[in-house]
This record gives sequence, structure tokens and C-alpha cells, in this order.
Amino acid sequence: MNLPPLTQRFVMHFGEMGSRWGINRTVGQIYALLYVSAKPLNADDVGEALGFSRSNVSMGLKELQSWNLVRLLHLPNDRREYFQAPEDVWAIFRTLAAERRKREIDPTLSMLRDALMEQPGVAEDAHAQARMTQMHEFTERMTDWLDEVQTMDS
Amino acid sequence: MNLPPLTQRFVMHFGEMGSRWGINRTVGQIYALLYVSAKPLNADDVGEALGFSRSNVSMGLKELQSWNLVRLLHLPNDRREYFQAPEDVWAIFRTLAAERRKREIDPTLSMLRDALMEQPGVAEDAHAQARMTQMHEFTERMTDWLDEVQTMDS
DNA sequence: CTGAGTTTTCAGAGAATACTGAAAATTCAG
DNA sequence: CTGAATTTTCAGTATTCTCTGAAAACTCAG
Repeated sequence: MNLPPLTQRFVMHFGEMGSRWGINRTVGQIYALLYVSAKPLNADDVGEALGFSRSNVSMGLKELQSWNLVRLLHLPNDRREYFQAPEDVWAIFRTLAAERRKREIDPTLSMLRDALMEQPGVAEDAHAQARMTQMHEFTERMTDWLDEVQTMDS
Repeated sequence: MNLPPLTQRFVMHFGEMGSRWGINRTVGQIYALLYVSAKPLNADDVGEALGFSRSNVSMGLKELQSWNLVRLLHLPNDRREYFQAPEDVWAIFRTLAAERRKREIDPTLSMLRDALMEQPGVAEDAHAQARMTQMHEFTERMTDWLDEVQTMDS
């Protein structure tokens, strides 16, 4: 790794944080680097800066694209793909919220709805269902809130 | 594992979700089970219900305690420790928010503050510092919001 | 005290995840 | 088309995380 000191601290920190969030450290570091960079970077830039193999960078960038967290662009007279993070932190947060909703909240809601439709076969499940109702209400509020986040401005 | 069907679905689902959140599957399942149970459970109950070894349950419960997510209690004429989850989902969410703030937001804030105090040695770091200012402002708003969550009622 | 009941610790086995280099696939200038 | 440049895939290796059983530590009734 070959980064100026402040950049390095930032990158390392978000690598750590990422891994507490179910995002792998590599991906966290790549995103942190893109975020603080003045210019868009290509995969080789990223790999060299962070000391990762080319293929690892490719996978990390693909992951970030699947989260809609990076913008992909081309520079004149250069066939390589360049990547950048949005500059607006709030916009990043909104994207993250939208994706987490799609991947986590929505499936949870549908699992709860399904479970609430069934007839509990035994007393324990009847009680469990009552608790799931609570959870379901909470989760619905959560989605409402996440919808609001989408309409919020910085 | 030996659980009635609805309970089982719920437990499995939150095991999966947990693992996307940096919480291990075991811990997610234990918590889901405590949440839907009508009565407090002891470690053996949990282990038997989920098919985990006693020591694994012990570690999981310890983890949940460190997050303040479970209440520990004793039953008359029984030396074993019993555990339960709060019934109010909102209260659970508040606790989670408070803990994540302590463990993730606060360290991030202090890392950013430190980095912003330094004199950047090179142009890239100067730019990085500017981006960190943005991130710092966002993170501060986040802590304010998390503080508000604490004062909110269900 | 004592010892049965209970919980915790921890080293090692097992499982899951991350990472790499080499090869395949894709893209595009000429 | 062709082939050089670039990106992606993937099987194997390395690393990290999870889980267990056995032993140690703790707790408390008698």
C-alpha cells in the first residue's frame, strides 16, 4: 500500500468499519479511496494504491456497482474504466438506505406477512405470531421512514 | 433443531439477516428465539431448541449481553440463568442504535477529528481532508439523529 | 467447607470467506 | 477481421471466523 498518511488512515478506518457491517474489508477500503480521491480511478490505480490483486479489485468494484455506489466513466483516449464515488455524502447514504431496504427490509416484510397468514399449529407458534405482528408493524414503519429518507434533501 | 414451524422460519430468517449485519448467525438465531418465546429461556433450552453446543450458546448470550439486548433473570428454586428479550421492538431498536453509535459512529468521529487537525503534507491529502470535512459534518448529524432516537417514544 | 450444579474459557477442528494468478472472455482501434 | 488492451471468471490457497468438547472456574445449598 502506498498512500499519503491522512488518506491511509481514512481508508484503513473504513475498511474496519465495513467489516463490522457485513461488507468486506477490501470493498470498504476501495470505496473509501474513491471517496477521498480528487480524480476518478481505474482498477489498476486502485490495486496499486491498496496493494490488492487486479482480480480482487475487479470483484470489489463489481460489488460496489451492484450497490449503485459508484459512477462509471471513461476518459478521452483511454479504454480503461474509471470509477468515482458521489461527492454528496447524503446521496451516498440515501443509496445505501435504498439498497438495504431492497435487500433486507423487503424480504423481512414478506417473510413476516407469510408467517402471519398461517394458522399456528401449536401454542408456542401462536405466541410467536403475536410477537411477529409487533415486528411487522415496526418493520413497516421502517420502510415508511426509508421512503422519506429518499425524498429528503441534504 | 426442534422448533414449531413459524418460530423456525422466523429464527432462520433473522439468522440470515444477522450475518448480513456483521452479527453472527448463531447470535441472530438466539435473539430471534428469545424474542418470540413466551417465557424466559435458559442456556440449555436455547441450545436444545437450536441444536447448538452449550459453549456456543454461552458465547452468544454473552455477546447479546454486551449489547444490552437481553434481560437476565432467575426463577424461584432454579439456579440457572434465564434470558429474555424486551417485548417492545422499538426499545430493542433504540438499544441497538445506542450501541452502534458507541462502537462505530463515535470512533469514526474521533478519527475524522484527528485527521482534520493535521497539516496535509501533499496535495492529495489536502483534497482528502476536504472530503473528510464533508464526512465529518454528516457523521455529526448522524449522532444528533441517534440522540433523538433515544428520546423518542414508541 | 464440600461438592453438585452451572457457566465460562480456550485450544483445536471445521466451515466459510477472501484473495490470488492464470486463463478465458470481452472490447475496440486499426 | 485481427490482435492488443482490458476486464472477468474461477479453481485453488490462504485467512478468518465459527463451533465444539473438555477442562477450569464459579456459585451456592447443605
